[in-house]
Amino acid sequence: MARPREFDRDTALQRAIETFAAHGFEGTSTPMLLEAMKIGRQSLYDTFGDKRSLYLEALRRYSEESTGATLSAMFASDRVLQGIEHALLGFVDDALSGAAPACLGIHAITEFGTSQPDVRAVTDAVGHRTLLAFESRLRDGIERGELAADLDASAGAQFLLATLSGLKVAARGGASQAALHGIVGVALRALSP
Amino acid sequence: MARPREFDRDTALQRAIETFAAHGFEGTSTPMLLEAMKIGRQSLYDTFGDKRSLYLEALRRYSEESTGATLSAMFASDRVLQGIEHALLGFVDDALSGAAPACLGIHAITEFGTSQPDVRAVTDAVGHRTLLAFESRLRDGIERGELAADLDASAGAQFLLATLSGLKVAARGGASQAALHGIVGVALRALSP
DNA sequence: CTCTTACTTGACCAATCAATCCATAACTGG
DNA sequence: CCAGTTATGGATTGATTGGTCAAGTAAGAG
Repeated sequence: MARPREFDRDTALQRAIETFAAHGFEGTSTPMLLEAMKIGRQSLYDTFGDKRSLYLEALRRYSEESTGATLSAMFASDRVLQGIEHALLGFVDDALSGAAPACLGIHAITEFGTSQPDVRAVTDAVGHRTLLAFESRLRDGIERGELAADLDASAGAQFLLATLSGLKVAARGGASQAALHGIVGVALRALSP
Repeated sequence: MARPREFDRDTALQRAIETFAAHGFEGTSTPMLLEAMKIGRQSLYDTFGDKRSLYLEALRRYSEESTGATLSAMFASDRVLQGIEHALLGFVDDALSGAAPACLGIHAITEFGTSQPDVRAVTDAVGHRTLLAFESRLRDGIERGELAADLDASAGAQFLLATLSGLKVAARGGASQAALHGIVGVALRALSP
């Protein structure tokens, strides 16, 4: 081996995630990335390839962490409805505390839609995974009588994913904590028995 | 007077709206605009100012038309719940038919958040207007017994706006018509008595 | 202690960006 | 028909874009 790199790859990637989430792929220039990541130009290209590769890696990592956090929040609670509430509110609190002010996944969808296969592969995968987890949890809740018996679990899962997206857009647009909590409260009515 | 312009200002603006909605502000270059709008470079700058002015005018006009269509769809039906259903599905059908494949308003929020006052002024205004209309309609429905008596109209309005945003994101991400209709169906459960 | 590896720094590249200038064309009021 | 005015099209601007090249240097391996 030889000279080790002077920066931490993971923290640099984390900073890239924040920058891309805030300004999108097209709105982020390489100088912006260099300043945010606090690394030199050549280090970026050596370590992450080109700008697009870095974006895809950032999107993949963000998606993994974000869905992981959401789903583990949902499964952490014994009561199904409360778990879903925590899953939805988890992002809200992060957004308002400034920890994760914007969602890179939502930004990727609105920026590229379905036009770029490699981006879509990531957004589709995270959507699919989230839907399966939501649906499974909804089925449990229906069986246990904690949720409405006539609820369609598949449609319900899709509804929850859309609600999460709507929450993220609202938060990005400057909605207050009260407004976001109110949204969650009404959304849960759709599932309740 | 003198030489009249050879293009129609409104149709050129409409094409700019589609281009900005598809690629965002940063992702749209002036050559892309010229080709989509089918006008010359100088015509663009003479007629619309610079790129940013054109974007703001496009955003304003899109917002006006889009909220107008949504709200008139809602008020067109006598039954409150059905009106809300039509309002939510109106965009869905437009999106799937390719008439309005993407929402410029959502794109503006995800791209800029609250960082640019002139953009935010537009997104805030359309949000406010939509919320007021939703809330008023929800109150009517509650009074008439068509909606749940214990529903918070203000929170319900915010919920509907978030649901609409979620639908638009889902449609942009490639969701099927069945999935989008399913989302609307579940969402309406939250309002029903 | 030296050799080798590879990270860092800064200069540099062609291409593209948004925007402007200018000459020409086209229309209208007189 | 002419004069005044405005639109159009092409050339061009300086700045910025993403990406590369090359020289210098730090650090582990033998």
